Amino acid sequence: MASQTSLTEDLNRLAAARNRFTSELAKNVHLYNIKPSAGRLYGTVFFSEKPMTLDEMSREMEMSKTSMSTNIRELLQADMVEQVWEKGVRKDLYKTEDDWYKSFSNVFVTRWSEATEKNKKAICDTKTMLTELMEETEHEEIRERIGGDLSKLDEAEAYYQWLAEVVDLFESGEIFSIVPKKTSGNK
Amino acid sequence: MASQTSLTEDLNRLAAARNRFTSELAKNVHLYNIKPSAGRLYGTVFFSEKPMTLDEMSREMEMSKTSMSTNIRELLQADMVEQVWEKGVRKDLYKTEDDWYKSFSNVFVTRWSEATEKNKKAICDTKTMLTELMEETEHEEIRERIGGDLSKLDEAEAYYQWLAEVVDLFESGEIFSIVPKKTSGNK
DNA sequence: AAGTTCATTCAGAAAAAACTGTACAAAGAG
DNA sequence: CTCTTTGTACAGTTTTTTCTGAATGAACTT
Repeated sequence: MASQTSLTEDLNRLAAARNRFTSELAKNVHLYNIKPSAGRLYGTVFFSEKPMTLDEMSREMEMSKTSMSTNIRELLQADMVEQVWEKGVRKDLYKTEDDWYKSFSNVFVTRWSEATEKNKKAICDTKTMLTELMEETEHEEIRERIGGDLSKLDEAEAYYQWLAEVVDLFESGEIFSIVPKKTSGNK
Repeated sequence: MASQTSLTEDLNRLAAARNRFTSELAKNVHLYNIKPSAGRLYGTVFFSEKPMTLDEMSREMEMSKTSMSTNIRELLQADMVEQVWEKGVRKDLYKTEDDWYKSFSNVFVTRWSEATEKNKKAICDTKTMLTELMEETEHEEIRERIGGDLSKLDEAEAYYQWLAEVVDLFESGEIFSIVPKKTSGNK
């Protein structure tokens, strides 16, 4: 008995469904400091039934292999994707980390703690520069401005101090005892 | 008695100190979905002794007034900057929100909850599309793939559900009872 | 060793984003 | 009402980012 529905038609619908998700993901990954095209690549690998080679990604995404290489490395560094080994397969194989808590929380923590550290450092440097100038200058108006700047920076510093502790909450996994992981519905 | 230090020299040092902070800020604000140049503008207004007009910003940053207008609106929408009124002044005046917890937490919450909502929506849509296809297709191989996709999406959905609750923690201010605000040193 | 098969490097092309000047409209002053 | 002053829209330019194909070299095969 022949099929009622066309296979290619159904494959198209499958692709369209997957694309709905992947496109949205691509639009939002910049918050994790990842480029849209790397986000699309993530989606592609995510839906793949088995680990993918660079050539397969290239064909699937209709983009150059060079881009696949570049983007997969970005995902690899962010720990969102991992390399897997299969006996007899020479090409590099990649799959996405199954655990979204791991992959996304991790990249979040990494990027934000970097940024927070750098900002704290910058505030510290600025304060040092200002304090030195404060001691050396003889112009009252300069001293006044420095005073104002220093107290503004204190406010900012306090915020970043707080933010650093918040990031720690995620890094240590303590956050999960406050907001528990959700177990996915049909497991 | 004449000054030992040159005024312009000291002003330069002041500017350099401020710039150390502003430049770093500009490099990192993309995590809040704000462009570097808007970040630099924020820094400029932040250090200003008094509220600034678009023309002043333009002069200070050596950029076009058009850009100031565009960027200040971005900051305004993110609630990082507010418009203030002074009697007799026709030009629009802007200052930064003093409370960094307010301005930065707020923009964080806004951008992340938007992103989370959109992703959750996308997952929901994708699941609907897949479920419909599941019911209508007659190809076993398609059904198998859909099955796999659905369980992968469950995992992702659980993560976003969790993330939404985390964002709520910030939105409600509950986070401050877990990680208390730091009071700035010399207040 | 010679010949493949890969991934990656690099320089240039293509695309996207940021920035600017002109033009215009709204609001205020005389 | 006319003449300024001020903010913004828009089109075009500049700058930055992303993408690609050819070249390279490493690793594997025979």
